[in-house]
Amino acid sequence: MTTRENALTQINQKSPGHDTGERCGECPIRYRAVCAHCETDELALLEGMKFYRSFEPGQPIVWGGEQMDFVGSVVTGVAALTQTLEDGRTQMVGLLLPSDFLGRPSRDIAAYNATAATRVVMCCFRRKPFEQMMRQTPHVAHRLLEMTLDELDAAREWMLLLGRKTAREKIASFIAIIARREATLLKRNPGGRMRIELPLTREAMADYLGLTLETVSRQISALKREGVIELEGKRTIVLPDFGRLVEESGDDADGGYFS
Amino acid sequence: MTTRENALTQINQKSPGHDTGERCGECPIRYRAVCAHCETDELALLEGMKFYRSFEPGQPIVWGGEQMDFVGSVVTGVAALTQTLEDGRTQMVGLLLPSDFLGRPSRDIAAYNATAATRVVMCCFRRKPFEQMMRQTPHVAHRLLEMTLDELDAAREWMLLLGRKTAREKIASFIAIIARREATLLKRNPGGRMRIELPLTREAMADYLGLTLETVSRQISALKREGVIELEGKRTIVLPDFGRLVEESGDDADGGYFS
DNA sequence: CGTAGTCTTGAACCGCGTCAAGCTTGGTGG
DNA sequence: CCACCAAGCTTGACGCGGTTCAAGACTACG
Repeated sequence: MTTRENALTQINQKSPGHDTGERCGECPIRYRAVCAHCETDELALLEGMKFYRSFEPGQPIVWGGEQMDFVGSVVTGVAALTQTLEDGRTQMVGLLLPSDFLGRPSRDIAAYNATAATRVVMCCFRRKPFEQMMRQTPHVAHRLLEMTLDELDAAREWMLLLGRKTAREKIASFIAIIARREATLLKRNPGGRMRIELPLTREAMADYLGLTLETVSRQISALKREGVIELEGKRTIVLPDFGRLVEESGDDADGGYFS
Repeated sequence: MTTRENALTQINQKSPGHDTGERCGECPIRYRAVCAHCETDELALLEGMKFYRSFEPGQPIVWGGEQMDFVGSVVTGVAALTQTLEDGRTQMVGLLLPSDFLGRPSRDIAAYNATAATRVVMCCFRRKPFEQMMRQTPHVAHRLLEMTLDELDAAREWMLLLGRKTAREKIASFIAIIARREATLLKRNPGGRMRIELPLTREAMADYLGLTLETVSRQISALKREGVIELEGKRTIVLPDFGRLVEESGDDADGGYFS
């Protein structure tokens, strides 16, 4: 069981679906979320407007076009933002990991669908008080600006992937992104052999990458056949050589994935 | 000659490449740029740190990875942000129109290449004083947050296009986007017959859409052959029926292009 | 009149989507 | 314990949309 899942189970046991007064001080995303730079008095303010909600895999968090009376952070798990065309073609446009922010202040209508990809716990803030706080404490607004700019950078990297990479490069890039993120979370170096867990089904990966799930499956098989990756079950991947994977991704060696 | 080009020529005549103390009050993007909500005293502050620069079509504005000692707004013209893979494949990741902002506060290394697509005039602010002003006047930071969120929305719409639309839909979408923007600038209704000017070469359109320039050319020819669009020369398009174009774009009727 | 930049058009190829079948795994009930 | 089923995944055969390569047209500019 991963550390992520551990944290999640704890929280779920303590707060079965509604506000139970979690202390922000013990929050696993305390120093990465919107509240990163908040002092104790501001945390107190936040605790007054916050509540936890959890979602099962596949369950909708908000539906595009609907009223959204809260904003909030992903505490544990992974959520996906998706857009769809009339005829049902869908494209993922955001992948929310722990500490990422959902919702746009000063707009109460959700612009996209948000769905839980794994089990998700969110720390939600009631919209009105949160907006007011943003007006009064500049550094919360400033932190949100920073996070939004990071998201924009990620979106642009993603656009390069969608517009110009081959199916094989897309798959390699995706695995590399997930690997880097797990590495920064777990403070491991991406040097040696690493084991990572894919948080998405093949279909969700296809929606992320602008492919079909058949192509995703075939390319994963190909990378496995050629020894770039190894599989343990369907969802966990072992990387014997991270550098080799990056070569297959089409990026230059230290391609711009911070965060 | 379009209104855009008119404004541009005026400014170029007045300020041949460096600060000549343009008054912000007369600025064509006064109420749409970062400075939108600034009062007269704040404008005075901005005038002290600003200078104009102009760029010829094709000329680089900043190069990804380089030091960038200014940030600023596009006053007239169109600039493109692009990313490239090692082997030369390039993807446009941002299209900057008048009032759009270039550069990221609190990061002095440019993340992308920015190139002038047409002749461009930029209102630049020296980085240091601008960052300091942002810290002191919250509503500038707030305006920047709003603009960044709008950019993120646009990027996500774009991701749907790149990942899931056919070549034909991509072309139709692009023309529709340009048409909507010209309509809001010129305050015309997108109902009747409208004439629009493409600000990009076929190659730049291809980089925008994740296609080759041949495919762009072919699809434009196809749309013309079928009467969806008419051509006057290579770069100006007449739309006999805007609704028809939108049908071809794959979006639902009032697809989310605000801005 | 010639040349360079931009655009168009054609023909052949191929990567990925489509359609279809079968496999693997975990859960449920007899 | 095994039979059954559904969800997720894999694999194959085939066709199409878009790329690639190549030739030529249009326009601006010397």
